[in-house]
Amino acid sequence: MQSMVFFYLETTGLDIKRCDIIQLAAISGNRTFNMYMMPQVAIERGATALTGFRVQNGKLFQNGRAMDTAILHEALASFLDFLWSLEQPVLLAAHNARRFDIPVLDRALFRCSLNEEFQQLGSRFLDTLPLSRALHPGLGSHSLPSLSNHFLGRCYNAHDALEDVTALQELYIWWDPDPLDESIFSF
DNA sequence: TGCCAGGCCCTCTTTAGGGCCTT
Repeated sequence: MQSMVFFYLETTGLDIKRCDIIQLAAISGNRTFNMYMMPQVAIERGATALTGFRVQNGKLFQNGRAMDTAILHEALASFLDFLWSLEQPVLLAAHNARRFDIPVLDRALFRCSLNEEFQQLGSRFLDTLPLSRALHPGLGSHSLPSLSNHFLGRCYNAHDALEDVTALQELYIWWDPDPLDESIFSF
């Protein structure tokens, strides 16, 4: 029996070759993971506007509240510990995972020389964005807030990684996709 | 000063362009 893990990143921007991870959150059943990291590159203005993250005097703030941060290596090592603590194998799911979350996470793992340890997990990935488009082709928008609003009937605090993964897990449970559909969008 | 990515998908397409999705 595999563990389904929904994960999300808040980053300094959209350029996957340059951005740093600020927040990494994951949820599997009722087990959650959530850590904040001090970015090494400037947070783009647009990212601050959306996420509320700002660095001031060497400290990370979210919407004016000082956050406890770890260095990137510590946070990623803790994330790997979290994944190892789950029933194996692990299926890691994120919204637009293939184009955004996975390349950003890959690059961060490589920078911290943790990529080989991550590969030992043998995790597979699932991108819920193309899955959503395949399951619900008539929908105008497949952004996570739109999907949450449409299927769960509520808005939530988008652009906080823990809120995002919680919504994504609820959405996935609601969808209850056919295992075949799930496998088509896994890699 | 002002702006800053990128790859997939769709269509009024394929000798292209624009919208979507992520921060």
